[in-house]
Amino acid sequence: MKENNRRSGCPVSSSLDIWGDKWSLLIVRDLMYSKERTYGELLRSEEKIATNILASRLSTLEAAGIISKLEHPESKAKVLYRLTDKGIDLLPVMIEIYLWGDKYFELSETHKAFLAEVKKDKAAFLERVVAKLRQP
Amino acid sequence: MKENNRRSGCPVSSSLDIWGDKWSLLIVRDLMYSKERTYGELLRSEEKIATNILASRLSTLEAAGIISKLEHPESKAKVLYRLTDKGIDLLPVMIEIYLWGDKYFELSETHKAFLAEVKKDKAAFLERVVAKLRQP
DNA sequence: ATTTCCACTTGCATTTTGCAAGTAATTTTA
DNA sequence: TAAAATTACTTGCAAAATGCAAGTGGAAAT
Repeated sequence: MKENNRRSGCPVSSSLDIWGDKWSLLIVRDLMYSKERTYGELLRSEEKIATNILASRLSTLEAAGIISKLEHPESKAKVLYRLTDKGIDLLPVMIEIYLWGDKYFELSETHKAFLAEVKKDKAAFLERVVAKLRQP
Repeated sequence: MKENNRRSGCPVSSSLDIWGDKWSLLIVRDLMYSKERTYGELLRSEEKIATNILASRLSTLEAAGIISKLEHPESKAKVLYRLTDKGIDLLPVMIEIYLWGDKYFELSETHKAFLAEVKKDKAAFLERVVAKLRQP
């Protein structure tokens, strides 16, 4: 499962080739908040992604090994999406984006509370979330 | 200079609204490597951005307060671009992207050497680069 | 004075995005 | 148990963004 068609050998450029668009990291964000989500749950998230774009991004992210599909334990009509270890490894990137956003945007109380926790002890926060995401 | 038209109140989404595309962070990367670059230098960088896209991204990044334009000390025909403090604050995001890329892509010796330095002492590396970028 | 350099802009074809409406397989409801 | 609703998508088409190549206008070099 190799990544090719890279614009250059730069890891930033190669990363952006996979998830450098307006939507992919929002899907990753949602899967960091809740560990597992159905297609419909992802579709209903705040930013209102179009259904064809969601399908397209899920497919790209799965092909890149960042997310994986699972059977829903209660219904064959539903599908669960979840971060792989490679996807979970994006958490530090996500945290730094949050911290940058914290500095330069007006945030809701919910986000402020979330970020207070991150800032209190970044490493501990990371470990806690990673542990949650990895649990079966 | 307020940011509006945000898709949602989420700082990740708002960040992506500004620099969530395949090119913006590559411009930021170039400006982290060399502190100041002319339009032509940015144009000639490895990933071969199209000239109209470069102009468009520079304009968006400037409007967002991430980069600024400076007079070239030796020529009125040239323009220098440089990161603002807001742009320099993207360095932690960039570092984490590099580290993710280090784990999941094949890197050149140059990038490996660069990342060895980052991994040896992340905080020290950050401080060193920030100091360099801030100098007049 | 003329050519070259530099930072862009413009025009147009191609690709990606976004919206709305379908579809096929389940699951729920009457 | 047949019909209706849910779920995860796909399809078709218009609108927007991207990419390429060829300008353009001012500054610098020859």
